[in-house]
Amino acid sequence: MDAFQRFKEDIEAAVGAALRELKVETPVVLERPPTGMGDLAFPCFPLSKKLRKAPDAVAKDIASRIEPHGMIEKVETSGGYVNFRVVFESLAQGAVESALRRKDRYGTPDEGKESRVLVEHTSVNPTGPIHVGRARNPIIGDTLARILRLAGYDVTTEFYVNDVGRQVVMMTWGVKHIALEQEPERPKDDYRYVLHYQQANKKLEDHPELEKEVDDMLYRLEHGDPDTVKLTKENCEKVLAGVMDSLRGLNIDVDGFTWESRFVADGSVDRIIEKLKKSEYCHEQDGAYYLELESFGIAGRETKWFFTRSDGTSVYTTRDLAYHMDKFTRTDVAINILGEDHKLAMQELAAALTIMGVDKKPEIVYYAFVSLPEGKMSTRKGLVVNLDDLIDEAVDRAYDEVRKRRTDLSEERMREIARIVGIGSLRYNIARIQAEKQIVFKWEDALNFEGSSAPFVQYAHARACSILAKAGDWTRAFDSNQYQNEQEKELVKLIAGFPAVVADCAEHRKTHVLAVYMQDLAAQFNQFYRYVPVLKAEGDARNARLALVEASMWTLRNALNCFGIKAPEEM
RNA sequence: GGGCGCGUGGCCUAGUCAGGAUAUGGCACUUGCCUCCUAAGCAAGUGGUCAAGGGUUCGAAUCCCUUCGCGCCCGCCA
Repeated sequence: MDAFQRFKEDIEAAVGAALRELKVETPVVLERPPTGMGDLAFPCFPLSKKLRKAPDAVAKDIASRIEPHGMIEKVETSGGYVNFRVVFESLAQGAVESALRRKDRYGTPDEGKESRVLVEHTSVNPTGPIHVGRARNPIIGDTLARILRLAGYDVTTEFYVNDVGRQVVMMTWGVKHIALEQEPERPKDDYRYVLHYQQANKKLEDHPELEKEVDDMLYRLEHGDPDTVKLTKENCEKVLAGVMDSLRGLNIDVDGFTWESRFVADGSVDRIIEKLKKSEYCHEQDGAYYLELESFGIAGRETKWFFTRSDGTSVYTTRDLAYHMDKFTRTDVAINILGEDHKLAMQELAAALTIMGVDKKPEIVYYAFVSLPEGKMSTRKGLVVNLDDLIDEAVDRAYDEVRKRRTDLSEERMREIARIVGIGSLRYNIARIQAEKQIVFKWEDALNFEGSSAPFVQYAHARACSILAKAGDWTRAFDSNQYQNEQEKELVKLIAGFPAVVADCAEHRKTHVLAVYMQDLAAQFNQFYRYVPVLKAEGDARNARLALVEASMWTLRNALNCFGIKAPEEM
């Protein structure tokens, strides 16, 4: 168990015992007091009423029953709070040693979690390149998966490929029947095929009589015509390869792909349809079947959820239902990263799972859309920023910054650092914001390299590496009594808090909380760097400070790694 | 019409789940700091009716109600 957790549990036990003596029952909720008032606090206001005593008197009463022991150095009261001070030397010894020993696993609990977690993210339609609006999904998904891994879960990531439905047929029809008159923006299949897709849409608008050809193709696809299935899948694969290529540019990959068509082909969709038809919620209208979901909390003009069309074929969410039932045979926890436009569909899916007798439900992380200052991103209106363009721009801007600062590096090294900094900057600027908040994409925010940004953290890491590189030989055994000034102590406390932050983010499926922590840690390291000499210190103090620098380095690096951001040793 | 989410200094943002001590950081702006481990840094300053109103409470950015603004959704599309 990490040192800070021991401190917390010591307090919880002591306060719990005191409360039993006072014959009151209340959960022991601790909070962080303002600086200078201890390390954890127990507010007594809720107890004030129960005991009919002033909060401060309650606090004094509780404090009088607790003797410093274990990780508790001091118990004080102030204005209705019982404030606890940690035994700093124990905390420091425990946390810094742990970071030096666990290295890139610092932040992981000693005992791993048993549960398997499947994070489904991205899952964009394979009909064209990925744009910035949609890129929020892989960034949140990949970051969350990395946090969960560090928190000790057995994590798999997956991309669900929508290779069924009208859009992919439209694209395939376009590839087959339309010759491109313009060059794609980039020599990549996702850019090439999206032109076929767009032109197919246009052609059908102008020539509605061709609609039947597309309908026929859709029919053949849904009824498993081998040639159509093969052709469609090949096209999707090509576009998908282009999309994944873009994502790898952001240091994002997935462990596997699941193709939607699989659930049509293997009969699982049909079995689900047959079972749903027998449900008491099922009704039929013009040959199409739906569930009446009003009793499942679905509100609005329409509470019917159609799970078949009148020709008997399935709709998207029906196939998604099959996918989720398949998921739950492979995982304990399913987490989906989805745009907020999927909320209703997921409510319907959850209701359908209940009706199917499945007691598990996917957990959904919803994110709001990224828009441009000019308005909503729209491929039709040409109002999009493609992810590839954003990456290129970020790396170019970062390259200019590197050049400005470093004249001693090789061209190759500068390019390498620019890539690390530029991409880190992008990822951080998405992951640092609560998923449910809308983002208006602005170049100056996305390419901000100072203040609250990835380069700020990367810079702190590079500084730590620089010190360690110049340190020569030093012994990893250190004495935590050497940490005497405030900058060192604050830094130690932040490092000690890292495992708890990782656990909290993992538990609540949040990425932005870790972003805030990482920023604080880097800021504190920079203060330490400014005020506390390391290499010029002597003897035990030098040794202890080097240990602290290395612990900082691992913590910064592990936090950056959670965001898929590389930690350069120089920049 | 109904459902869901968001609203915190000029701009971005933490805190909201679990009410509690002086509302967190950043950008921008003003001003200092490189004979000292990388100034992508550090320090100081200006700037707030926590959308508005009401309620609950000893205490509300946080909980409840109403209103306003923005986003998303309410298809036999995906």
